[in-house]
Amino acid sequence: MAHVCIHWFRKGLRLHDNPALMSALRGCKEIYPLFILDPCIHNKESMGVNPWRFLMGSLQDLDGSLRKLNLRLFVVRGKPQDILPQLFQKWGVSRMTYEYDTEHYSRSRDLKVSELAKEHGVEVVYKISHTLHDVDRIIEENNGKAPLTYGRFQTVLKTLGPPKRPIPSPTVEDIKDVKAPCVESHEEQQYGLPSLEELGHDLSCLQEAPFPGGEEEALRRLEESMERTGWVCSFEKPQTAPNSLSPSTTVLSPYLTFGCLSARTFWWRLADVYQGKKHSAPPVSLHGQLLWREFFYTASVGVPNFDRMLDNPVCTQIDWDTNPEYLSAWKEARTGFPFVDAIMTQLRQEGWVHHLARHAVACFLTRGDLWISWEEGKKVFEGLLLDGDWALNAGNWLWLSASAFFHQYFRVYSPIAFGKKTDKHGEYIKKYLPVLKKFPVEYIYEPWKAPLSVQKAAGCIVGKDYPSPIVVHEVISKQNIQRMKTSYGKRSQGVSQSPQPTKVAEKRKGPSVLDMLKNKKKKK
DNA sequence: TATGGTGTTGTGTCG
DNA sequence: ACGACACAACACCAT
Repeated sequence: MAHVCIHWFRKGLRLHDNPALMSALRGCKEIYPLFILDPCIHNKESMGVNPWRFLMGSLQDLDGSLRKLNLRLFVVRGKPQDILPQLFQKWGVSRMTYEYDTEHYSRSRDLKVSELAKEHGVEVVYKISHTLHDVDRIIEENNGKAPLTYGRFQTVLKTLGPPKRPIPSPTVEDIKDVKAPCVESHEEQQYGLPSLEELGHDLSCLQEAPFPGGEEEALRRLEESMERTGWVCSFEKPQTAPNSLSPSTTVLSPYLTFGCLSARTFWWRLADVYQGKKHSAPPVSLHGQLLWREFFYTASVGVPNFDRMLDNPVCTQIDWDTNPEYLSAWKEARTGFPFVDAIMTQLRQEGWVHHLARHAVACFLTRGDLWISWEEGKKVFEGLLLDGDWALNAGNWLWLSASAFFHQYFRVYSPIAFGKKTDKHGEYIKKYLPVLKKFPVEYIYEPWKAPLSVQKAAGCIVGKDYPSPIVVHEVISKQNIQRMKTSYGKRSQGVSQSPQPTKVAEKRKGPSVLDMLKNKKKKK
C-alpha cells in the first residue's frame, strides 16, 4: 500500500542527511513537505528580526531545492496540535515523518501530536539526525545520568563509536513514483512562504545579512572552511580571537541550529580533512566543538529544569539581584565599557558574536559585574542569536555564570584587559561603536580615563555622547567573588542535607559497556 | 571513604 | 615575548 505522507520540517531544514525525509519517500504516492509557523515559537517576542530572517531564508532555500524535485514546501500557520489533524483529514494522510527533537517544548508537542496522529490512523516515523548520536543512549550508557564533565562525556562516547555516516539527499530517482500534490494553486491556497514583515518587526535598521540562511549557503560555507586544511587541522578554539573584524571561526553554528547543515556531515567532512594529517583534538579542535554541542544537548535532556535555576539539581542557587536599569544598559549596549557595548552591538546587528565574546558579556552580566541572573541573559541571547540553540544557550549561561559545569568563579573576565590581548588598537570597538572612532588607542577600552581635552578632541564626551561606566569593575568584581563564595558555601551544605533529585533516572537494563570495561580492569 | 590530579578559553605581576 | 606564579581554593573524577 502506497502512503500519503507529510514530512514535517521543524529543525532539519535540509535535504542532505535527512533520514526521516527518506523514509517518507519510501513507498510513498503523495508527499506534503510541511512547515508549521507555530505562534509559541515564531512570535515577535521570542524571535528577533535576525533569526526570523535566517528562518525565512532557510525556508526559501528549502522550497527551491524541493522545486528541483518537482515538489513544494507547504507553509501553514497555527498550533501544530490544531493544524495537523485538519491536514490529516484534508489530505488523506496515512504517514507522517519528522526529525527527532530533544527540546522540552518539542518533546511535549510531539507527544501530543503523535497521540492525535494515532487517532487519525496516521503512522508516525521519526529519525535522529539533529545530533551526532542518540543522546538518550549516551545517558543510558552513563547509568541514567548526563555526564557533567567533558572528560566523562568523551569516555562515554568512546563506547558508542563514531557517529553514523550521513546519507545523501534524495534524487529525482528517489521520487519517481511520488506525486507532487496541489502544485498549481499553491499560493492561492495559502501555503506560500512567509514574508519578512509577517512578525511585525521593524525592518528599517536591517543591514544586508552577513550569514544568510539555507542549506545551500551552509554547504558552501562548510566547503569554504574545509578547503583551508592547515587551518582546520591546527584549529584550537581558545586561540581564536573574539574581536577580529571578520569571524575567526567557521560561523556554521546558525546552520547547525536550524539544521541547514547536518552535524554528522560536518563531523565526517572534518574526519576526511584530518585523515593522515597531524591535527588538534577535542575539546579545542573543530571535532571538539561538535562534541561540546552534543555535551550540552545531552545535559539538557538528562537534567530536569535545565534552563532555569530553581529545581535544577546541577545549578548553584545564587541570590541574583533584580536590576532593570543594569539589565537594560547591558542589553542596549550602554554599560560604558566599550568592549562589552561593542559586542552587544554586533550581536544585535549581525545575530552572531564569537564564543569568547559571549563569555565576556555573560560574565559581565552575571558573576563578574552586574550580578543579574543568567536566565535574563539567556532570554536576551535567545531573541538575538541566529544560533540561539536552546540547549547550548542555557548550557553556556550555566557555565559562564559558574552555576554548573564550571566552578572556578574567581576567574573573572576583565571588560578592559580581555579584549586587548587580541585587539590592542581597539579596531573592533571602533567598528561597532563609531562614536568612539576618534579616541586615541590608550583610552579606547577606558574612555572615561581620558582627560576632557582628549575627549573634546575626539568629539565624544563621556557621560554625554557615550555613557560613563555603570560600575567600577575592579571593586565590584572582587565583591562579587565573595558573594559567589557565599553561594557555594550554601551549596555544599545543601547537597549533604537535601535528598537527591526527585526524578528517578532511568537506568539501562544490563550493564553498560562502561561497566564491562570497569570489571575487566578490576579482574586484571 | 579519602585524596590528589585536573579543568576548552582569567588577571596581574614578576622575571 | 613568554612562562611561572599568586590570587583563593571550587567540583568532579580516578585511584
